[in-house]
Amino acid sequence: MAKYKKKITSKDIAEELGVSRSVVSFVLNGKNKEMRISDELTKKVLDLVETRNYQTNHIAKSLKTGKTETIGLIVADIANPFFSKIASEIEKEVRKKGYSVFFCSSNENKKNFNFQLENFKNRQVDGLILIPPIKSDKILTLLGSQNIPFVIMDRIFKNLGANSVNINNHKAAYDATTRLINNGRKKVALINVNNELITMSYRTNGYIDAIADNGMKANPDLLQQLKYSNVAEHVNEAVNKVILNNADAIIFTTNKLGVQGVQAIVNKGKRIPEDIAVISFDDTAAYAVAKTSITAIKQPVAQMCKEAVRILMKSIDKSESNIDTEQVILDASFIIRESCP
Amino acid sequence: MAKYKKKITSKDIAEELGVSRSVVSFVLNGKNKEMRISDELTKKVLDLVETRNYQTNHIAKSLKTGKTETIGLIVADIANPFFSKIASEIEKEVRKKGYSVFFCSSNENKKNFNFQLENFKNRQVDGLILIPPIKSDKILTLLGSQNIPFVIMDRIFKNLGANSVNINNHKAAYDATTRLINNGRKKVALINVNNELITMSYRTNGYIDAIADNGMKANPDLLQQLKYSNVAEHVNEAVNKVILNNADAIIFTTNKLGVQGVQAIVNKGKRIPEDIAVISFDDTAAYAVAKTSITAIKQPVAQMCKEAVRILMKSIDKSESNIDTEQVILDASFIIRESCP
DNA sequence: TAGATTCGCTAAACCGAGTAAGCAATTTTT
DNA sequence: AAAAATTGCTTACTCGGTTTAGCGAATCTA
Repeated sequence: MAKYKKKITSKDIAEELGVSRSVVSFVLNGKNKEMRISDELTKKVLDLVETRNYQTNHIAKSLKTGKTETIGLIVADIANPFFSKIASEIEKEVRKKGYSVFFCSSNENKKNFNFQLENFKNRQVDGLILIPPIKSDKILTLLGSQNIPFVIMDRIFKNLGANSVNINNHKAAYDATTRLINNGRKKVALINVNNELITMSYRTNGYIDAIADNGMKANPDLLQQLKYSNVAEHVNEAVNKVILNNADAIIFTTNKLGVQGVQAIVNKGKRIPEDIAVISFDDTAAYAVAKTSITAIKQPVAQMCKEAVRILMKSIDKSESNIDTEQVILDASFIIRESCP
Repeated sequence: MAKYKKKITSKDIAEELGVSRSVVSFVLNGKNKEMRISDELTKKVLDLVETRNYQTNHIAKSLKTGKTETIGLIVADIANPFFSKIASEIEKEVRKKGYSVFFCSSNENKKNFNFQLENFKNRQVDGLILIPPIKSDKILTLLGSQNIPFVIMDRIFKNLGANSVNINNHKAAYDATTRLINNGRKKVALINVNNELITMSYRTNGYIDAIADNGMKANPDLLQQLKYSNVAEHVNEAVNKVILNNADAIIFTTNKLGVQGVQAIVNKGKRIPEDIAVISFDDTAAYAVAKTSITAIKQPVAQMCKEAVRILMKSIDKSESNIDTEQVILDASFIIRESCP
């Protein structure tokens, strides 16, 4: 009568065969040779497991082994295509290793981030891939002392010595600025956000250095630092300011800024690229179909995720002795479109 | 010397206080009154838990209670902004209930989907939210008999009687078609994909019914059914075909189709909306910044996710007796832009 | 042929919690 | 003052696996 059918356990398998549970465990973990289980019995176990459709209970296994074959992923904003692409690739890579992934989105909020980190630790994840918000230095230092492997992506925290995967942000911004200058632009502006993030400050510095190296005079009015990228008004203001200062090119340091910024430029009655050339960090579908398609700096997301997962798995395997960490820096590339040919 | 600090357990707390582990367990689960633990001892336990920063081991707890406070989410394609928005909202809602979410992306592949489903079950998730690929009827029927609560989103499977949350797809397509006709369009085309999905066939039917109800003649050449949305060439072909048949309006049934389709229209030298008006299902950032901004049919994703989580939690709570299911249908709305004012 | 090995498997402890049953000490009832 | 009830806690089993130590029988060594 009961609709509910109790899940079959290794004990059930053992009893049906009249052997001990150890045998079942050994066989299922490929230790049949090592533990000298006869080929005959091994086959019997495997056959019964097959016909009864036995599935091991990962919870019980985890409790004993201390491993959950699970990793936690905290991205900055899952609704942003840049981060959802990261989530997608991480999940793909991690699954190849037989792991599963818990995810959440901090929305660049430190409190959320800390809470989510705690949550993951309580769920005994084997490792973490993190895109932490600003001012996470302290919590990350603490995390580093807690013997749980983690890799930071798309963010840099100095003096932390943690595993990390980033692009060369200075070079990307430097190259973008140079490209605009070579395009004949005299007054290149940069609109940046979250400059407290070291990665973002590297972009600022790359821009500044390129301006200087090309013998041009830096104009502080052309360098706009926003605090938040999700307030459309602030982006509009920043665009207006650099236009007032006769900018003939703008670099946006995130796709969120760029998508909003391009609309602001158009609303101002300026033509792209005739009046204002544009390059934006982080390619997104919107840039391909925009009124004027937008040249973008594309991070090698798939490769970054591969590296992050590789490093994490290495740390997990070595466990307890992960003294040596890796800092990977990859190069970004341009997706050339009309806004800066 | 050891860098590794063993995590503190309830046993440690109990021993330090010289009491039994039951006391700690009772207190931490709020059963101190029920189990008549003195207020004095209760306070002692709570204080020590605080100072030692004890965190309960969810794995052990789950093994005993049979609950993991975890749900599994399988979306069709996490890199698609429509689905990443769903992931984002689901995660937010679920977290409010103290649950965590495992996620993965089936990429509309039935094999992936089945594998991921198995994986989630082995990890003992308490419930599932699914966006299954076509031909999942059988596996879903099986799932329905397995006493694990689940809710299907954005998809319909007939004769399944499962929990589900969808928009009124027929109405959305019907209204979009009518809107184009009221706009003066005489030859409205529909480019659809994955018509084996019932939700997608409803969109087709809504389109067909609107054509008929407006006294217009259906033209089979204006109704293009694609098998895959990720092959740009197929989308281009479909657009070319309807243009050859003098279409003056096109409805795209997904944002992936739409983004590609709009580019195809432009490449053909057609102006939007002068030559061809456009409405697309599923709003995306690209539509706001497109050369001509694109009118979209926006699904109430946040509300859909709220409903899905509500239903799932209800099913989880009732458990074992989830005979009655819920099928929720919400209305979509237009985001009016230039491509069809 | 006695002693040492090897073979093939089992027993039992363990992971870290939750919980039903029970027990001694105290208090209340009659 | 004896019986009953209550208080405040402990004991011991359980969840479903993994793993170490060990045991009897068979085989090998000398």
